[in-house]
Amino acid sequence: MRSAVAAEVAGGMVEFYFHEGDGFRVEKEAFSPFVLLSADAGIPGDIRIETLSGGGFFCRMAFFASFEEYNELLPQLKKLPGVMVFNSLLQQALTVSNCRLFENMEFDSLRQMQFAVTGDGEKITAVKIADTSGKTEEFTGDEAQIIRSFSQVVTAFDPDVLTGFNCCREDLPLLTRRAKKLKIALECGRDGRGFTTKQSRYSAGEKQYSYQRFSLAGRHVVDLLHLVQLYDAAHRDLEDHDLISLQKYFALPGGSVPEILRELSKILLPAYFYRTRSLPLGFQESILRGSGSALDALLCAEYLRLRRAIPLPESPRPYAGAISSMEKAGVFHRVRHCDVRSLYPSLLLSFKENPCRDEAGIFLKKLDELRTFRLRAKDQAKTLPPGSARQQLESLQSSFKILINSFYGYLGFAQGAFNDYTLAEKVTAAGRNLLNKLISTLLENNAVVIEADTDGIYFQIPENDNNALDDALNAVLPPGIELEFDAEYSAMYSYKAKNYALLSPDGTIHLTGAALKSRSLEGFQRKFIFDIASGFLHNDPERAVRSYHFWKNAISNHTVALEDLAKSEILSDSPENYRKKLASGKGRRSAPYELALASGREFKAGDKVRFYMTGTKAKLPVVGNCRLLADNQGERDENTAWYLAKLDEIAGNFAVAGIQEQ
DNA sequence: ACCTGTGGCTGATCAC
DNA sequence: GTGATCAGCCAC
Repeated sequence: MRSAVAAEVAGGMVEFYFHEGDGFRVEKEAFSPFVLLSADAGIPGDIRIETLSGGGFFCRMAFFASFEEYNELLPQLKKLPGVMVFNSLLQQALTVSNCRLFENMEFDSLRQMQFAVTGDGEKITAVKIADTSGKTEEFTGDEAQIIRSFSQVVTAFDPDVLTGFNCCREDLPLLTRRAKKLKIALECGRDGRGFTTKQSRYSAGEKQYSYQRFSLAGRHVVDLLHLVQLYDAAHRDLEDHDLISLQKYFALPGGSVPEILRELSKILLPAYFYRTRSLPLGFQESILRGSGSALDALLCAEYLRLRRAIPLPESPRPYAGAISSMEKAGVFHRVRHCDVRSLYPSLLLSFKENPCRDEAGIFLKKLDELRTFRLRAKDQAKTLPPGSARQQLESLQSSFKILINSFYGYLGFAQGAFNDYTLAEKVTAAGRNLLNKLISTLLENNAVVIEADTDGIYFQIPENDNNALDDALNAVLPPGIELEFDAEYSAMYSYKAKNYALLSPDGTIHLTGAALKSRSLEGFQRKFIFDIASGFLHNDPERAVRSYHFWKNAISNHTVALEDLAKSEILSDSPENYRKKLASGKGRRSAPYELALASGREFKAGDKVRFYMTGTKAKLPVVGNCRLLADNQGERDENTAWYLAKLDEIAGNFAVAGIQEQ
């Protein structure tokens, strides 16, 4: 069965790349770029119009006879009302061809090569590679020879994917710059050409990153740093984004940088690989597009396959979300947790209601399809022995889980052609209703409800618990919706809504919530808070008091590491933009940006700034009284009074016994 | 050129 | 001082 590993739009054609032996072959198909038009939109150019059925706003498809004309007219087309453009030509080509990358392929048949380029600030001094055949190599010595060797080794192994770490910012700019300078052709694309670049942006969580997108014909260039940022936005568990922290966090075996990247790829890449099989997008696009726009691409492709008109999104409006409530604060023992299994997707399916402008009923059909497919993969994985086949099915099912969960979010997505705020609101209302019923049922059965959020509840059960509670809860659940009791904890410290600490029977402590574990907190503060929580959970209040005195001494005597006093913040904007905003009267002053601007070093959006407070008074504005950690040369100019005051404040917030009196 | 949603806590700035 | 407001980070 044919399974394209890459596709490129070039010279009036779309080229599909397939594995053939150890190399590849290309199949070309004719392709005309298109835009969508409303009934009364008129556009210039040599176009062929196809009419789309149904009541959607964009009811005509206009195909261009030539790429040149399409590219030339594009800027003005985008400005015209009644014109919709899929910016990515590859998305257009896959949409009309109905072919998807990696279709029928498994992750372990993907040919990958990891690389790392080392420089001395000016020249390249080494390039290391590793690939999925197990080979590793290192090129050193003459710079020109290093570059040629890299190009040759890529062409020889012929990878589908080239993977680096922070390579869009460091390795590839250096490599292409030096190759150009030395006039060496880096012809390692499958078309015999070199890298092309484009300035681009993407977002992970609430942060937006700008990056230079590198492409190579017939291959995919993947920067694992992007995947790490995406992983972190979802898990919020990483200490840092450097390779050393990642090696520790993911328990990766040691080795050269490319070897470490090879292991990291095995963990982070499969989810996106399997997602790409369902989407009309390239691999890189599928990785860097958010779930809303990915789902939009999928739904629009289904509509265009049926030659149906595509609706306009409705304008966004605020709507109520989920329940989040802390019922009880303090320490509780023998705490259980239950949650409703995939609450929002289950509710959507139980409504049997498509978004209002989805005349063809694609939304629920796709949701149901993906869910059935996922559950089958999940069940099948259970029957397999541990190993790569099982792992691949696990990756597939977990990547589908993410896609399935984004269906609800899509309803509230401002740019989604099939968004539907009324339906989104209906989902959250039903979710609130169900959770409230579960809470009252628990209370009626003498349970102590501690905290509830969206689809899950932490509670204590009465000593003489029997099956009556289970039965009562099950009676509340609508058909098709299941409740899962997934864990029991020795103790729980409930602080505020969405903020609590859990002690597992095996002794591990898990903190949840921004107030307890935010990485923007100073190190000493996080450690102190952990000790406080740990003291509560172990019924050992002295632990918090000891920690308090430890930090009080360390701060007073200047023996505390400055790293533990520093705050860190990731710049969401470039310092330059910040300055412009301030100058135009918008925005407010912010210490990390001021420090970044004053440092003379180059900071970009997405960079982390670490800084600590200076001065002598406990109450000071932060701006003007702080310093970059990187600027410290070992001198002790931290603001001791400030940090001591902060320590007392935390002790007060968490009501650490016996501190306030002192 | 890009963007899935709402809810919640904290610490900072700034106008009053 | 105090409240409004925002940015950042996090839960689900």
